[in-house]
Amino acid sequence: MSLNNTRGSVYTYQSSVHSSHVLLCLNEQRQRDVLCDVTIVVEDRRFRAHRSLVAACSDYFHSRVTGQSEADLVITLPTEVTVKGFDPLLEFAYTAKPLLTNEIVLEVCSCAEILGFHNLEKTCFNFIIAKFFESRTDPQDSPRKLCCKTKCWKSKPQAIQEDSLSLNIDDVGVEFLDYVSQRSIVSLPKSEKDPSCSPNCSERDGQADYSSLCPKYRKFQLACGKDECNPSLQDIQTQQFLQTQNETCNLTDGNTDEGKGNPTGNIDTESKMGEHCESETCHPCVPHVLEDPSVFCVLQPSLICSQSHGSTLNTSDHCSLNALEMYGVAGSVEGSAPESDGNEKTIETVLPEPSISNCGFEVQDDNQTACTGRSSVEREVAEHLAKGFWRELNTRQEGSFDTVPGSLQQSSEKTPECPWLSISISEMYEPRSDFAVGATDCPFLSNLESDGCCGRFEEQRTECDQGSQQEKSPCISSVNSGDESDFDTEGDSESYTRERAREVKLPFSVEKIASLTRNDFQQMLKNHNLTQEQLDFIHDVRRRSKNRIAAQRCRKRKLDCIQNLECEIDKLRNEKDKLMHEKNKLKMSKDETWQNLSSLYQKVTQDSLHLQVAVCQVLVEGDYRAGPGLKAGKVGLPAQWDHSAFMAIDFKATWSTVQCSTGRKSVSSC
DNA sequence: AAGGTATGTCATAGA
DNA sequence: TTTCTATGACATACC
Repeated sequence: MSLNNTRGSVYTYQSSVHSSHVLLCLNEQRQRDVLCDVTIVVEDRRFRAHRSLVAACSDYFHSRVTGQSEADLVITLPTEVTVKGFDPLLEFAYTAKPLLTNEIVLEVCSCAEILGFHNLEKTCFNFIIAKFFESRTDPQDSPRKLCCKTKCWKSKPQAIQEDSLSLNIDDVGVEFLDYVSQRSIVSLPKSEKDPSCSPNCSERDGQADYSSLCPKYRKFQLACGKDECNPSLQDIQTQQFLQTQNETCNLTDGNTDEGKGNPTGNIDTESKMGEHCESETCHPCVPHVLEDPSVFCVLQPSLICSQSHGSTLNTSDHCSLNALEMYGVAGSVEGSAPESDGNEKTIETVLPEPSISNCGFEVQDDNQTACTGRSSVEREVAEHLAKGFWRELNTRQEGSFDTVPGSLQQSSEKTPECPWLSISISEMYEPRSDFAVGATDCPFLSNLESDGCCGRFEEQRTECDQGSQQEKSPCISSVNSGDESDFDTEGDSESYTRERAREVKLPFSVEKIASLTRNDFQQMLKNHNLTQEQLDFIHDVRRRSKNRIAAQRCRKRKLDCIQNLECEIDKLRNEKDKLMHEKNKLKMSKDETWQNLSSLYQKVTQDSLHLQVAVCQVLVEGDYRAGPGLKAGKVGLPAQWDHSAFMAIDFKATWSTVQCSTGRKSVSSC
């Protein structure tokens, strides 16, 4: 789209829709008055247009056009509609490229309202009005869909990117594109029709086009591929997450004070996300005040951190992990960032790194990559174990672990379970050079000092024990249970595994077996002199653990697939309804055409009969010398009959017929 | 008690 | 060959 201001600055957003040949062709046709079937009269000017297009763009035209069968419909617009306001609207309808200046924007806005030019978004006008009439721009004044914006940051021209104003213009552009894609009667390629919020902008960059599928199905399709560091998958996952957040977000602007969060300290991640949202600008990961990606990248973790600081680990935190998993985001329970005081007591749930990349900022932390470069499966194992960790904590607290000197000693010395819970947020986003220092204990932490972590974790546990949310806390529930019989199947299995681990005198923790990478795992086996029984047990544990996670993934995929298929079915049903409707319309049209043809045929045959009768009269009267010189008019034929038509008649045949049927009598009696 | 659901495990195929 | 992953099938616990 283009925006002109009085100073002559022109900001251009060349939309993909605009590039559509179809629209261009239509516009050309309009200018050449080809196939135009409606005349729109505004004040003293007449505009030619295609009625189906204007009907698709405007409620007013839709109501005026519907049911009108005149070949050339003339619509006179209300006097409130001016040429000044209507002209750009019509232009926009054909080009998706309105030309607005501050002199006409109000008029265009008013005309759009009168004519029901839906989706000429309020946001657009709000922005434009604000832009033209205010000295400064407050981003909060123009509610935006940041998730859309971030996508377009990626794809828009560089020139636009560099213009701070263009960010806002872009938003407007997105709205326009949405409008066009929704309203255009022409069928555009998917990639062109969905320029904004599609969770898979990256797909338009040459990847498989799943855009016709439901989001979940896209996710499934992509999930079927390798998801390791697959940006598109991450995008999709995150987009789904954001979408869901978007749906659940109904908080009003101005309540983003993280400190207010929750007086009980029971911070729910979803609520926290909501706190980042505005009523119309719902984006959980991008604070709306931030325009600068780099600022965002630094601030985002801290924003989330700040909400979690001081909160105890509780069910909400725990659940938020599940919520993240539900969204298909490989979220993880993270230990607190090692801040300067080193006394962090919180376990925080943070958005995973994909949310960053999804926001349009290519933030690539090598160390992070190194850390998260583990397979998604491994991460999932870690998460899974993190969840199960509370149970283990309970077990240990109840003393069951105290009977395993080796294990206990190791956990106090090396804290094998703790570190991988403790990837700090700052580490996720800030390069660290000490990666792999002391990393052998944790494939996912690798860069925290175990002691500090463990110390913090003990504190967390203490807080957990003392917390007011005991009934909700996973660890407290375990504490309260205090009974091995309270274990579910998994617990039973785990306790059995631990029992076995004790029996075989396993020199390291069970969790380690499952969470280590293949290489690390094999290295560890090499480092220990293990008996066959131990080896069998270890491999069994590892196999079962991996398979457990795999089964969970598999089931999740299945569910997704079912949902996607249901979604597909709905879509196909809608399509079928539409096609049936179309078919009925075409059938009616065909019937109408057939009727017209019939009446025409009847008319023609009637005239032909008249002609034959006239000819026969001539012939019967003995003037059978019809030749080229005979004029239709001389025998009383209808005036519209010309010579060629008359000469086309087979006079001989006609004459014979007449002779036969009349016995050479006058045909006037026929 | 029966049926549905969730989860873990095993067997197997394929990468 | 070994390991990993996905998935069908089965068992078990729970509601």
